[in-house]
Amino acid sequence: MEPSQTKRISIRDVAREAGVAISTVSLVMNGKANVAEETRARVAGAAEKLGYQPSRQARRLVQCDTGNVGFVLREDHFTRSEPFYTGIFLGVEFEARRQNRYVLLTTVPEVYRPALDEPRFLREHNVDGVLVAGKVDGAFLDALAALSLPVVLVDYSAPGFASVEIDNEGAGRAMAEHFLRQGYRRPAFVGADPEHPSLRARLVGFRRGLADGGHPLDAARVYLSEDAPTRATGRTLARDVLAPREGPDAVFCANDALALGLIEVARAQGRSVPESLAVAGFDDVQSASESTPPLTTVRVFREHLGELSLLHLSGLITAAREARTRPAAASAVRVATELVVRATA
Amino acid sequence: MEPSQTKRISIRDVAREAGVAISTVSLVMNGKANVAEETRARVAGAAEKLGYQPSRQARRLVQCDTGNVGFVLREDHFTRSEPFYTGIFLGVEFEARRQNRYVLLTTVPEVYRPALDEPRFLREHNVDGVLVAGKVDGAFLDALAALSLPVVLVDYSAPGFASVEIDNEGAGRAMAEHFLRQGYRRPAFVGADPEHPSLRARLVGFRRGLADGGHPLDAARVYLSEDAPTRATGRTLARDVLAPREGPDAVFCANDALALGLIEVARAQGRSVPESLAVAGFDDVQSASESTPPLTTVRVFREHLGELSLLHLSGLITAAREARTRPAAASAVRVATELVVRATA
DNA sequence: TTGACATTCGGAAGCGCTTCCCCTAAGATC
DNA sequence: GATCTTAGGGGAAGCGCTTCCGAATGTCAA
Repeated sequence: MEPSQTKRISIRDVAREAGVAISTVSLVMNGKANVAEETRARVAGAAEKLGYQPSRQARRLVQCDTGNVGFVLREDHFTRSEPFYTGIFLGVEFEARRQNRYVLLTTVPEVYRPALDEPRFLREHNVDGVLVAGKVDGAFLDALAALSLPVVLVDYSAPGFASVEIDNEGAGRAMAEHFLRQGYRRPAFVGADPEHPSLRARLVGFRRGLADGGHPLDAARVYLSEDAPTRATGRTLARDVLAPREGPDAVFCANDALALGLIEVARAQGRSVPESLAVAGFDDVQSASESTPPLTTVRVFREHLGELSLLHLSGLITAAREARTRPAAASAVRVATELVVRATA
Repeated sequence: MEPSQTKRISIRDVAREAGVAISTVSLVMNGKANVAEETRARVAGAAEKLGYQPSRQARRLVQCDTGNVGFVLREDHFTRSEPFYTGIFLGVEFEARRQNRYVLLTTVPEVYRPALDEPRFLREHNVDGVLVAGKVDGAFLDALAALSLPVVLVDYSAPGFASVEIDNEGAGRAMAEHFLRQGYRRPAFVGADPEHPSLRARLVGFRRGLADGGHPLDAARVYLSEDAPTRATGRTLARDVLAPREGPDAVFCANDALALGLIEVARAQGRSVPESLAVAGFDDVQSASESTPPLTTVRVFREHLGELSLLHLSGLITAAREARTRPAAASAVRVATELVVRATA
């Protein structure tokens, strides 16, 4: 059996091969100063030749950090039909590769039971920071806050937490302007889960945009459900939207699922889209472009959102290490969106 | 600043608190023998009191393993609309909690470039074993095979690899029996990606079931596409299926996406489902139950599949450690499915 | 009472790495 | 030519843990 198979090769082997001390190998591997070019080359050559890979475990042990970040999202968000958070995760993962970090993905239930549901990596102190994607139970955020660990909320926000969010308000405003340009004069808003700050911000921006355009949003044309913003909820709300004789001529839905549900019912009732009723969504999920007719919506750069989040978190982690204290200001990064005009509005 | 905040508490602190040596604390924490009950209780009490959590890093360093498993899937499988692999991942994650392992999720591109796309955890030797979900590039499997690392393929199979699969053939057979019971006499099969062993096995089982039932599958009624089994492919194949005057009266599609695409076109052409054409899918994705009419399909217990996979992988890991050699036999575990009869067949 | 043998626990090595400290030798300065 | 400076590199401590080995204590038969 070859020795190369038998045992993982360590820094000592490289040192022996290059004829230097292990400390020198360490300096070279980490690109530190105070190594002569000639020595550096020799060590690098030896490492290359032996196929040396520094042990992450050992390195982290002595550095007293983990090199991991946690990525938490609600279980029902993870397994739901549209891969919204999956896209965000992928962006995080890509950025993590650049930073040579590992991402520990885990889910928390919709209602969080403090001790029971605590992610393992928190209990075991196995992350340098945590990314939380989407809305989660407030109890979980409380638990997180008690940990004095860098945390960044992605596509969500809460007092005292740093966050990276979509520019929901700007997008709402852009949609308002689009509606007015298209000549719609009885615009409406369909929303759900009024607790969700993102969805609320879309309404706020939409309302402001309409007002600025000289056609304020009629309060009677704001349809809100207490339920989650799903296709089913869209179907339910459709009844209210379609009922009045002088109903809206264009509806901005807080997300694509709502829009798709609404369109389904509208068409079943013989309303043509967009001629009789224009509908727009938000998120640009896959089925938005595949539906017939394809949905006008707002594109969110999910992977970019993920990348930015990790970048932001890394900043906090470094800051925390340097300052030995948690950064006070809960900064909020806002990511631009893009209006995607297809056939429904 | 309290000392509890300043520094993570280590095995030494517990030893001091309990008035024993650190080796004793270690024995207690790992539930090893040769510790007097009285001492054990004292140590456990001290650990509890101080909130001691053994450092995973340090433990793994000395044990020369990682406690991690890799979970690899193709990027396009991860971000696609239906959370099939997401469900599997969740099952893996649940089982991992039980085993106190971490799961490192990463994606590989559809076409794998050996050095460039190698997952970091492989390059860095940071996993004890690898789970591969779904079909991946053969080049990636080759790279994996060269690593002499325990590997389990989930919902896929390849020569020389252990695998955990759906009982595709059994499910195909069950669907055949269902079709015959329903009185369909001109059954057809719609498939895609003929390279995929799972999809092929569904056809094999379906064909055998029909033959055993006395109504062999007409070769002209097997519609296969070279493309991926997506909704779009289903729409494309629909033309061939619907074209002949004496066409099939019931179609078993290799997955739900194909079935949904087929139904879409069939209904657009005025065919009623299932009266004029019965259609069944496979997977039981979310939109299968939400479609109108709801789709008859085969339910796959995704989370269970994930749990079993990790269980199987753990077995291989232990075996490899004990035997100092890779287990020769590439075992295959088969997981049962459930026929879900809804409205379309 | 004593030797043999468990049982229980402490000491210490060592996992692979980073980093601090110190030594050496060569160049710079007077 | 003597002293100072500095770059380069070696040695060793130590991160938190497991595990081997041996010491101490207790138990029991002879």
